[in-house]
Amino acid sequence: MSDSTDVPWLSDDERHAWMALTAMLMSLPPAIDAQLKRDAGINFFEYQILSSLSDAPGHTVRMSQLAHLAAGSLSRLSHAVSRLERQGWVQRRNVDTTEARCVVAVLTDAGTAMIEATAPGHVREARRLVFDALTPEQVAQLEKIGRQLVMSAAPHLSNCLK
Amino acid sequence: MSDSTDVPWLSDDERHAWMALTAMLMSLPPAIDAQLKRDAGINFFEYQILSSLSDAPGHTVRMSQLAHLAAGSLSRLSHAVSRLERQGWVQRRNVDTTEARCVVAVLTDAGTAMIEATAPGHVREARRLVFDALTPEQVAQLEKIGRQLVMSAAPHLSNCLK
DNA sequence: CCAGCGCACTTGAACATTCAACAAGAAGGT
DNA sequence: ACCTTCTTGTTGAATGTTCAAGTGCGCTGG
Repeated sequence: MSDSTDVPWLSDDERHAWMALTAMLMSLPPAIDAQLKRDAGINFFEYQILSSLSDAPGHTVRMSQLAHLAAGSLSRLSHAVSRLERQGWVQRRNVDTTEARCVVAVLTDAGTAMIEATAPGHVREARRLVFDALTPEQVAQLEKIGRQLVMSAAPHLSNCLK
Repeated sequence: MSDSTDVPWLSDDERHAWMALTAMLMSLPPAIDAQLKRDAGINFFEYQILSSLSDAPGHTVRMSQLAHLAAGSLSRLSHAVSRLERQGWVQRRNVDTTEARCVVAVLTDAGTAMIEATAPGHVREARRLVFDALTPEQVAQLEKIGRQLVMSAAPHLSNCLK
């Protein structure tokens, strides 16, 4: 009845850490989005789609794989790719092999130009928001902590971190 | 031309840390939301509103202050409070003092019951997702890192961490 | 006193995300 | 061959968030 899963209250240290964590979860994504929205008219999720495509051989990735890489649901991805397609940055194609139900997304030349123009500003913002604010030691700690939390919150994503 | 703000690329260590961080930013909020949605029909933002109200003297907080505590825009808060009002958990009131333009939100009895019923499950999930996955030392590191990142991404919020 | 400005908050429309339903190809058993 | 079931992906409606006005109070300078 009073085993460990039934004694839920947090210690002071834990409460303070929880507050810092949640504040970070609420403030960092909007900050990242703001720069991308302002400078490139896309959000972070769309950036990750374009970026994953641009890293892939042939600038081509299957939808289901792309959903993993961008860490979103297939439905969310499908809507987002539709938006990117409307801008001319991505194209959907049916693979001509045996697997007829598979769809791949391909980065267009315009999309390549777009992501290459956008990346430096995004990286600069990442540096400003995160790396300028932390010591190298903290960066290492953050990576470890991040991996472990992803493992507990979304195990299926942790392979993408490699 | 090549001063430090113009050399934007990340080192390998930084890139790995960035990937772990973003994966965490994308996976933790949905995991927290999922539990609250399933067990209480609210999202994390609404939980924080109710929880902040329940911690406040008189179960009463001004809208603008509440927006800070819940780490959202005033507009987002206003919409969210409208939803909570529709459920009977919160009431808006004009303060009867001199400041006629100020609005406060008050937690109702139903709202109090609701948040008290919901808190244990939420805390249990916080423990499962975060504290069970980290050492006490990492929890301390996370708090420090979180504070510093909030400071750089949303300075106006860092006072709420105290 | 009143004109102008800023603050606190609300509102509605545009936009993004989730959710549940659907379509259609593959795979496996009978 | 046929039925079932799983996987892959799309779609539209419901929900939530952002963005750009808009309202109304209070303050300050002329």
